[in-house]
Amino acid sequence: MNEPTARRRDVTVADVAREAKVAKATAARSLGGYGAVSDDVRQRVQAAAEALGYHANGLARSMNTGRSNTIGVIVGDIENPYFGLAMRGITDTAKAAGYDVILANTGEQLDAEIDAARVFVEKRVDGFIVAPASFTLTDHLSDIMHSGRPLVLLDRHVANLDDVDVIEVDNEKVAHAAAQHLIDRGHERIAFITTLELGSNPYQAGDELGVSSVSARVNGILAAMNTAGVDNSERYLRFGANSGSGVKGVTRELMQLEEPPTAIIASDSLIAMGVLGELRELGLTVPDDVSFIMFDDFEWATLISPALTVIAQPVYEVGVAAATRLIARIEGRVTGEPIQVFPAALVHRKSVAPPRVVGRDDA
Amino acid sequence: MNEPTARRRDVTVADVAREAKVAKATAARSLGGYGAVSDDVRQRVQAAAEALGYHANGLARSMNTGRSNTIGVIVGDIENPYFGLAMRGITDTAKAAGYDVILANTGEQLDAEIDAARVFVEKRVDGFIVAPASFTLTDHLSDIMHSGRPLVLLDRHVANLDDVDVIEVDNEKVAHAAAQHLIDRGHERIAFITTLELGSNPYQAGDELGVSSVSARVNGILAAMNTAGVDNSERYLRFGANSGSGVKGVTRELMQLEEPPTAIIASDSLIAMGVLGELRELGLTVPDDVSFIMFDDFEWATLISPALTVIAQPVYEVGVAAATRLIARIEGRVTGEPIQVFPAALVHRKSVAPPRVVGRDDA
DNA sequence: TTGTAAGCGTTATCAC
DNA sequence: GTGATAACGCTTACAA
Repeated sequence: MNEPTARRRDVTVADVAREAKVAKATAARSLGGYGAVSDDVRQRVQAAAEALGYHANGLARSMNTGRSNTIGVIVGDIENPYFGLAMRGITDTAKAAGYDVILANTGEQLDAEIDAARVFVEKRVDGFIVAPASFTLTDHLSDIMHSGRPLVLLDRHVANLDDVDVIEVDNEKVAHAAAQHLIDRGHERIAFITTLELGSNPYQAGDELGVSSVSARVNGILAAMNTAGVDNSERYLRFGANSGSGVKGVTRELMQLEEPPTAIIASDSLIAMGVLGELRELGLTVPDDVSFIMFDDFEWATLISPALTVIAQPVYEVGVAAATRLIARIEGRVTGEPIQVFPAALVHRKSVAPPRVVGRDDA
Repeated sequence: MNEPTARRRDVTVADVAREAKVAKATAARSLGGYGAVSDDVRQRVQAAAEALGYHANGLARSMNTGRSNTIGVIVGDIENPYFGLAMRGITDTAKAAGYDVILANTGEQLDAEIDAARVFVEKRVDGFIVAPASFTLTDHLSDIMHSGRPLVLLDRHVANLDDVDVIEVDNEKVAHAAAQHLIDRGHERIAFITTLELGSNPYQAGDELGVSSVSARVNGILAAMNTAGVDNSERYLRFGANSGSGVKGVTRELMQLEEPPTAIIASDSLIAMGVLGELRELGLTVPDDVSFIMFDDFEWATLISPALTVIAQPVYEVGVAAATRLIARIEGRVTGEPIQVFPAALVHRKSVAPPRVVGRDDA
């Protein structure tokens, strides 16, 4: 610990230049690694910088270059392992390309998202990755695009925003497959639980807070039900179940209906834990009393008994793709289609069985 | 979408001032909300700013004020739900106090941590929260402190860094309790598995990459074993088991020993999943064939059968405390003790039982 | 209250 | 190659 204790004012290029007895511009060229500098000067400057404990001021640098080498990421809930894993995909990719990451957590609140977008613009991030909280209220997103900063949407797309990059999975298709799987086992009363709100959809009027991934899943489920000739199937859809007690309350309410669902699809792993916990609380077992499918696949899903039938998404890859795409945009390289849809897969395990009482026409 | 499409150069205070027909400084005062401005001018400036689509340049602002309203967070693995939850505590607290958060993920690699520290200093963050990857290699951390920026250590402390703030849990105590619990059930062969390396400890020579939380846990376990008269107990300690197949390999190796452990303690939930998965693979059941305890408590631990006996840490609160403490330092308010130790609790569930063959002296 | 002018620490431009 | 000097967009004296 011999370094000179740098106090008060930071050491600047001017200080280094003086110490190395060269002009400020020369020192700057050497330190910044641009322009041409003689070996002799380079060494003197290097020595002076080290002696003084020089640290470049990134703010000043960014101010002239106009680039901050930073990307802003705005997600709904970093506690959700889905976003944790996607975030690792993003940070891994960003770091490899020389970018830093600023993170904002919105709690899926639109105003927090708007706020974060403004702050990030003020911080002059080079680009944005956003998992938008609303399908329709996207003025702040179009502001971002108008500001000339690249924007990549993660996990969800929005209405009325042309040519925006989107990285998402084929929610409708896989949700349809999941519902079909349940229908094939004889289920007609299938519940779907999410903490988010329903997006633009024929089945709801005020859709201001909706999210596309949710409406896609709902559409997939309802389409399958419809084809199977089941009607009034939307009665088991539950939105806005905030994590924790909210999910448990919704689960209880559902299972106490006169005609409770015979199968439940949970929209993410956090919800799944709440649902499964409450089912156990209610003395109900999976899949004997109720079948169960969850979105996302983490190893604990295979450790539970019964092992959970899940919808596996390439989460890390989605993060990587979002960051890759964003950085390509930032650096002026446009690659591939703006909308990139990853497949998700229904992984059959043991949490789905024919319903208890009716319709035991096993396929 | 009527906003004028701001192109090329950003709108500056000068532009707004010209539009509002006032001096640059006046417009700046009004926009920045400092100094005194007449209502008349305030309105004209406001109107001009909106018309032009002005967005403050935070970089320029930070450059004069010397403050960026940003805190840098450096963690080992954001994918680990522990850090995900702690991160939420940090971001929630930071946002409430008007701070943004920059995140760096090191993969527990020291060089990545050093790099991140340098970059964050260059970005002029107001303070640091770091979960250090090494107990002893901390020059970059003392550099941070010498630069005059507050630093709070999260989850782990380090050697040779005086007066640094630390927020951690009482790992040694709770690890001792966990081991004692196993010993009371008759276990003498207790394994401990972590992805990290062992910190400064009498039981290892080269401790450069060690982490204090790990050595504290090891010390707690070995102390309990020692008191119980068990020797050579360190033979079941496993460090540096990288997540995924690494953990599984270590688990297999342990269970294939001539004298395999009769109990396993996993150092976090990610490791626990790997261990439990491999145990099942090996056809071993918990707790009949081997007892099991994991650090961290997430709801899936209660959904598994048997429900997992765990060591519950106040993770979110640790994040909140770290951010709170850091912000207090940044703002010149020094509150409480530099080292804050939170309690952790052993939560008894069903994954611990007496060992199969020997020592069935149940307490 | 408002205006003028001088910084903040870089990079960029243009001579030499 | 190297050295002056002007930006970058804001805040902060200091006057008026």
